[in-house]
Amino acid sequence: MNIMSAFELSEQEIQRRESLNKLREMGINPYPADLYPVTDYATVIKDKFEEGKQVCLAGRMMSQRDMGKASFAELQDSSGRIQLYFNRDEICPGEDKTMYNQVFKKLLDLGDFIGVKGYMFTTKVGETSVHVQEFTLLSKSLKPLPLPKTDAEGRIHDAFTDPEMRYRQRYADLVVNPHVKEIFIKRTKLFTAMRQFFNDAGYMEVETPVLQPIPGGAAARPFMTHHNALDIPLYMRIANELYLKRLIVGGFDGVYEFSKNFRNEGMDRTHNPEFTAMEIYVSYKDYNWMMDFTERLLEHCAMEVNGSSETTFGEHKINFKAPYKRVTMRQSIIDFTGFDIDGKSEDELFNAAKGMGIAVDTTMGKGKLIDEIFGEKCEGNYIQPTFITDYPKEMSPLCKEHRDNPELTERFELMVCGKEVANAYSELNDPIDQRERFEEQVRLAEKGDDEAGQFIDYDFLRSLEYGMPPTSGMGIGMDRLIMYLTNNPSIQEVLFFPQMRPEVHTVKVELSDNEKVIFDIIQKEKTMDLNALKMQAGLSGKQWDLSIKALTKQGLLKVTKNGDALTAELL
RNA sequence: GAUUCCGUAGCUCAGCUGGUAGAGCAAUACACUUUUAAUGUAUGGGCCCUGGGUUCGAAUCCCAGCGGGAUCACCA
Repeated sequence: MNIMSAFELSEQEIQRRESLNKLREMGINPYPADLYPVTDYATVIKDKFEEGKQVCLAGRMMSQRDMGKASFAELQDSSGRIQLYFNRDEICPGEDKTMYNQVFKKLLDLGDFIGVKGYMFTTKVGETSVHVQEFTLLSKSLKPLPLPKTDAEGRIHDAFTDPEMRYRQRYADLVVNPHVKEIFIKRTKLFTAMRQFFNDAGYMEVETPVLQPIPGGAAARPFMTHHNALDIPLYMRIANELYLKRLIVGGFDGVYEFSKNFRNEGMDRTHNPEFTAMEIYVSYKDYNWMMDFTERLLEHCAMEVNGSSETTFGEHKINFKAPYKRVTMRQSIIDFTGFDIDGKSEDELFNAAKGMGIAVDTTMGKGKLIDEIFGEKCEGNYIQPTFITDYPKEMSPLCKEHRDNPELTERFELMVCGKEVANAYSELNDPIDQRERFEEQVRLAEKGDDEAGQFIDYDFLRSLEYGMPPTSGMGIGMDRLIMYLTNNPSIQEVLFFPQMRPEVHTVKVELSDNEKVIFDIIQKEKTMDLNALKMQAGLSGKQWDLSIKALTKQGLLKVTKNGDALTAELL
């Protein structure tokens, strides 16, 4: 054991390494290569209990209760936990009791992976357990898990709750917090349910580029990278919309993609730099059809994930049962402010918004002003799933103009708990109109509207010129949806590895300047009075204290006490 | 980006108006052949986030930094 590792490892980590070495000395490989013939799972054999049934299972040992010549332990596998019963004379039928006394009781630690063979039985107290006849160490754990305990009333003690540690060490979080694992199982169920729904409808899952020469389909700051061979800049996608539409041009009836998108913007409890959107495009449909489709989809997903269309989010009970209310944006604003935006000029909208106490400025166009009013006064009121329809044209450069009103678009957003969950259009397929809308966006961007797109994707326009059938498209924020379905207010809870600032490791190897000062003085004297040394060093009280402690700890210096006199001695 | 709270043993947390650190669980040792937050006895374990300052003396007070949480701002 050298000094360095003594500094880095805790007492328990050192002990576990020593156990590891002892096991090796006994000829037990702590990391065997051979497969373990698992035939059973903890919760399955508990639920379908058969007295005396032979079982073989593997997992982590999560608790140990030593009763002398018998012991109880708990094994945790992917399905859950089951109690194990170890009896010394059955584990070790002969004279040699090493496997029980040494290996099981001393050298195994909580968190170790073991395999056990034995038979099912029920203890006196009524706990279904495995009577172990043979156990095998499958993998040694060198770091103690942050292990919570659950008492008789089901209360959890010493829960591993620190969000920073849970996110940075998600592997440990998943081992000790079963409810966290449950969130991610539901997340995968959601994806499966959606795939199934789309596939049953006859639509095709596709993959489109993550590295894009022009980051289109949304307005957001992209992550930039560089391709060396081509010597060109590339962008991580902020959306996949324009590529999926190209595929509709190519003749597919319906295409969808679960798209990891990347946006170089702020992070908070609802935003992560990379997140997952699902987008689907179906030809010969419009946004009215898409509303029917979306509400059926979400009802199906809620049922598959939670077994019910109802779910709880914070203080709200949400019901995803179709159909959902449909409200135009105009009507919504009338409902909550009494103001009718229809036919109003930019000035009238500006004054109306200002009158409502909304922070406005002169760069805002009609669309932006309407959006602000809606966002401030209406959005938050829609708790149950509600479609808000017919958005102003200016805000929706990829959306078809409304069939009855040229100032509006055929767009809807699905609001749940006052937040947007889905966004859909009757897709704009007029290539000339699309070109003009892109050019308008560039003008807005040049004027300083940082929400407008700065790039024109001419290849996309070319594809539209070949002709795109009438199409409706819809996007869902998957992270946000799973937050609702699992009652989590934070996106970090539904991502395995949310983005975090990297950990910094500062390993102090050399002596600090202050420590050197003290060390240099005492090196000449070998031993001297502690107070004299302090005087000579001329350090502040805190610096002195820290430095002398550090030197003592590193074994370079020793302080001895004789009566009142303190003496420092060089070692 | 702003405000605010937090950072102490492997984990969860105490630590008062400044006097060189405590508990429970976990660990180590011993006892115990159906326990289950097992129990009993004993023992070990701390860069008190980092750096600076005030002070005879700082985990504690002050300043700065780092990391995290919450709220707000931003967010097609």
